[in-house]
Amino acid sequence: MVYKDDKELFLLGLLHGHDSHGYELNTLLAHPTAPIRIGKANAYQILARFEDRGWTTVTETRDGNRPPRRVYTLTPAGEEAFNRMLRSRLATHAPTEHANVVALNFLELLPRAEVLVLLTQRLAAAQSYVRELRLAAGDDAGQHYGVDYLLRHAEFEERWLTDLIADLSAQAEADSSHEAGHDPSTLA
Amino acid sequence: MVYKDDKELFLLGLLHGHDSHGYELNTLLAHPTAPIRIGKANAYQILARFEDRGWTTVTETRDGNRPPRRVYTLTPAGEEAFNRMLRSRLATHAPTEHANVVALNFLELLPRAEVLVLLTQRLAAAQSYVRELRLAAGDDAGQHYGVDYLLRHAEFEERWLTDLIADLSAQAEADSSHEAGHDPSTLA
DNA sequence: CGATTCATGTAACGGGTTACATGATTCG
DNA sequence: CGAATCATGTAACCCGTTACATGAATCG
Repeated sequence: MVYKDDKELFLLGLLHGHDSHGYELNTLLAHPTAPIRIGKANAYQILARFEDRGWTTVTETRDGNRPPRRVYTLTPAGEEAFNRMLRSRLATHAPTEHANVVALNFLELLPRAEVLVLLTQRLAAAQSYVRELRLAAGDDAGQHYGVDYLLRHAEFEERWLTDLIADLSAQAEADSSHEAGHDPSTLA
Repeated sequence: MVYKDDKELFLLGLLHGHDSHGYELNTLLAHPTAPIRIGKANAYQILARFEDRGWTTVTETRDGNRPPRRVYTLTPAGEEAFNRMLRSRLATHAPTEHANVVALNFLELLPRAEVLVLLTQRLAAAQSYVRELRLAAGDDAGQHYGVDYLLRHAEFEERWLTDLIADLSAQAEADSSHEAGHDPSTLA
């Protein structure tokens, strides 16, 4: 579960030092290196909450005659809230949930050969994810420790999967020695 | 986000090959090696859904005169659904959300010394989590690949944090060479 | 004898997503 | 000129959690 507080912390952090409006924030949230996902509608709701709490002030600006932007600026109260949350979340380790892992607990229940096909597909997806992250992280060029974590984690996942596939393949080959095909003459 | 489907897959998997009732399933879900968390009330709701869809049949049993148990058994339709979901989730790589990482992107905004204190607290929590997992994984003794992943991941997180702290400490020491205390005579 | 365990649920609430609504502008 | 981009929102719905309700049995 990603908690409400983490979403607020993330948005406050994006606003810290760079005043911004909902639309721009949503493009940042859509960036591949975002550690958590926050939906568009949700972001607007959270920003409205900030306003209600007095954590931000709003300045309307127009660029030409494009739709007006509502630019959010952190108030001292907002900065305080940000610092408080940041300290608390820096000191805390919340065990992650691993939706990806659920299926791995049950892979013994499917034929080995099929599992290998499926995991190979998964590995391809994991690898292209790593590639995407590397590209996107190049933009930031290692300024943020969080981005480094994301990349390392993605690489870890890729390595683990590769090892798993190798392990299962080895077992499959060992098995194939005493399973010499579907020759009908050997039935009884 | 952990999707509804992952929760269903997990519960179906627990029911596969071992008929069980809500209360027992909830104890399994509370085990530290559970890859995702499913609340008690939610588990009962999902099990009710399974019944509605014809994925399970229910047998009421009483042990002495304890409260009667509603024991769920997968129907062929239930097994089919399980296999379908299992195949799909084995082949898919869904990028994980990292709520833990959000704060790490902003750690430059706090004084270095304080950050080191906070991260040291976090590291302690991460380490005790690893210990807890190792103990709990001993029960299963490496039968499930998912449990292996969980442990490796926890260790990875611990290592990464240790490295981060070392890195920041090194920087702090380098900084302290040209910041020789709060001597008031050096103000102007 | 009071607290915890066994055992199943429901109702209310909160939070987030999907889909919809609006409207000017710029790009192909 | 049609599609995508810029820009902000709302309403309905879905999902999940919290808290509550019930009641026998066992443990300390």
